[in-house]
Amino acid sequence: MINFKEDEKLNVLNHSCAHLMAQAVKHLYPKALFWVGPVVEEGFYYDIDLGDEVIRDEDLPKIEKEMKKCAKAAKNIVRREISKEEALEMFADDPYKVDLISRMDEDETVISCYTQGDFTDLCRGPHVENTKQCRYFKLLKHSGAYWKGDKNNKVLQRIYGVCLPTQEELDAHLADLEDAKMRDHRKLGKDLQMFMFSDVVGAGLPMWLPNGFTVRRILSDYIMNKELAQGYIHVMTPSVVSTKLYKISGHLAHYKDDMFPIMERDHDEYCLRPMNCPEHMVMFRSTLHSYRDLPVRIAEIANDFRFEAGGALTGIERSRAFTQNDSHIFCRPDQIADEIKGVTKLILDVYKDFGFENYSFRLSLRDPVNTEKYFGNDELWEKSEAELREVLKEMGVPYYEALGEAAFYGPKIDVQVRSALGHDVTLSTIQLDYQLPERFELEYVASNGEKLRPVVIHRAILGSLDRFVAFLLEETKGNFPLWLAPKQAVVIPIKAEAHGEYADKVADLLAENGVRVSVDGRNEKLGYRIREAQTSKIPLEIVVGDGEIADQSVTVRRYGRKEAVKMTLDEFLAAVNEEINSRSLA
RNA sequence: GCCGACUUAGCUCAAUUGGCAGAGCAACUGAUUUGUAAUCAGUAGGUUGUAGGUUCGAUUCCUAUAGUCGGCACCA
Repeated sequence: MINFKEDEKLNVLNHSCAHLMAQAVKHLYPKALFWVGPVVEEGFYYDIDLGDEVIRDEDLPKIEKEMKKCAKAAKNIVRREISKEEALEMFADDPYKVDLISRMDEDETVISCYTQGDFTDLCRGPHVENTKQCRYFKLLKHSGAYWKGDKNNKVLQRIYGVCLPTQEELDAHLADLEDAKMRDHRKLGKDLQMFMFSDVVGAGLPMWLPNGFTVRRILSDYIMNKELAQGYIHVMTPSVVSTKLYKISGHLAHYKDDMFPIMERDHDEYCLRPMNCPEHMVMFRSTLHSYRDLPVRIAEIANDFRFEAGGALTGIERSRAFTQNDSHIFCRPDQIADEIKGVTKLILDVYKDFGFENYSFRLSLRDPVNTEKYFGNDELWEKSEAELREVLKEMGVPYYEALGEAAFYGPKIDVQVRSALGHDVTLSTIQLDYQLPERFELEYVASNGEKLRPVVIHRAILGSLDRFVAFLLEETKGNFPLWLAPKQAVVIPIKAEAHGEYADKVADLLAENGVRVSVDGRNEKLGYRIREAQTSKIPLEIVVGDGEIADQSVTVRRYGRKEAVKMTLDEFLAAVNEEINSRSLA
């Protein structure tokens, strides 16, 4: 997928196209006032104040038509440099421009603006020379967007578009966007019968169908085994808890509005847990811990519930009921670095197993200008931010830093991936927390008998199983590697009567080896049954007929391949077992 | 939650300006017994998301509501 922001030429072209759009909008809506029109990875957008008017779907073609006219007019795009005073005077009746100009640095004395025909806009540039260069564009979508990203501000009209140098490139890009929609986990999940939603069950509450549940089961077995090998212990805690717990943890004050409503009974308050950290704190506190026993790594495949805003729900990528692959590591301060390293290694190890390559580590830090919304003291924050940064540096893991992305109780290392639809989502996370140990008064006994406070590291490797399956669906296009496929093999007898018995034998043999297999002995032509197996993305299609019975063999066709391979039953079983046990990605 | 759009058979989609709701696939029945992506014929399938309203008449127009989609905001 093209990154319009990174590509220098496309960046200039799209920025110019944003101006072209603004010019067209000004022609159609003379009262329009313009905020900012930047280039983003997907193309360009412009935020516009249209007074009481709003953009509707049918308005985009009209604006496009006017843009074509403006482009055809072939006006030169002329740069002019003016002083701050001149700029303020020039845009005196435009409160948005005045806001922009007055916040510019005093020493930035040179302010530039660009003029094309009857339209002038404040802009740093650069731009293409002539409007006719912006001929091949498409307006993609529109929406409301809060001014300055603040929900208390007015909603501006935002229009998104893309511009490319030629019609061919534009067509190709639009086709790519269509292809991406085919990889949407919601479409694949429905087609492959992985999960479903129902409005009588509730928005954002997924129901896992047999195929989807099989994948989840295998994933949770997989990750728990990985964790066991790393010294984790697994527990289970209830999904409904007293609100006392979240009063102690401080979560209630922070996240009440994002939780399901509180339940009251017998003068007590309960809630559906939005996370399970506090329960693990209570569990740790229930026994006395020696410094020798640390770290204690408590892990849980835990169902959590968060009342996500309606507009945020996105299939199983963001739902209201989800399952975390969660753990809390209780350790001594001198163990922090090693523990974070261990988790980071586990993340890299797991990503390698799944063949993920497009991910990036993000060091999520506090917003330095808005520190009052975070718990704790500055010293502790700086210390823990430095600790996380140090580990990443020491391990040589490439990462970038993001201000304002920290949790309210501490900084994080997040692993970000991009979904088929371009959403930047967190898969794995590591969070350093000095707050919860304090709030729950956790202790361990030091070598001199003194009681000291441990540190907690929150971590999730697969993140939530739900989001992980969503990402897997999009990465694999629903074509799961053999070890993960909901149904791994289908045996197709050419004639049910003549070959059904042998087909059953092959299927039984596979099933005894733990392979998820069924027999398709329906009275349909072979081509029909092969087609259905292919569209269901079943990795192994095994055809048996007279020839196979004669030499006790199978003819196997892989999903997505044209050719079929004949081999003995023994060879086939050995190959299948090897492929599954090695979790091969082939 | 905010701005906009959408919701028709199990699925994917049709239905002139308001005038008898259709098709393909799937399902079911029968024939066909098949060597690698759709054998043929027939049958059944709907209070057009829900609740109101306008109208002689509403899938179509209006209001409310739910869900979904695209963004925005949010994301422990």
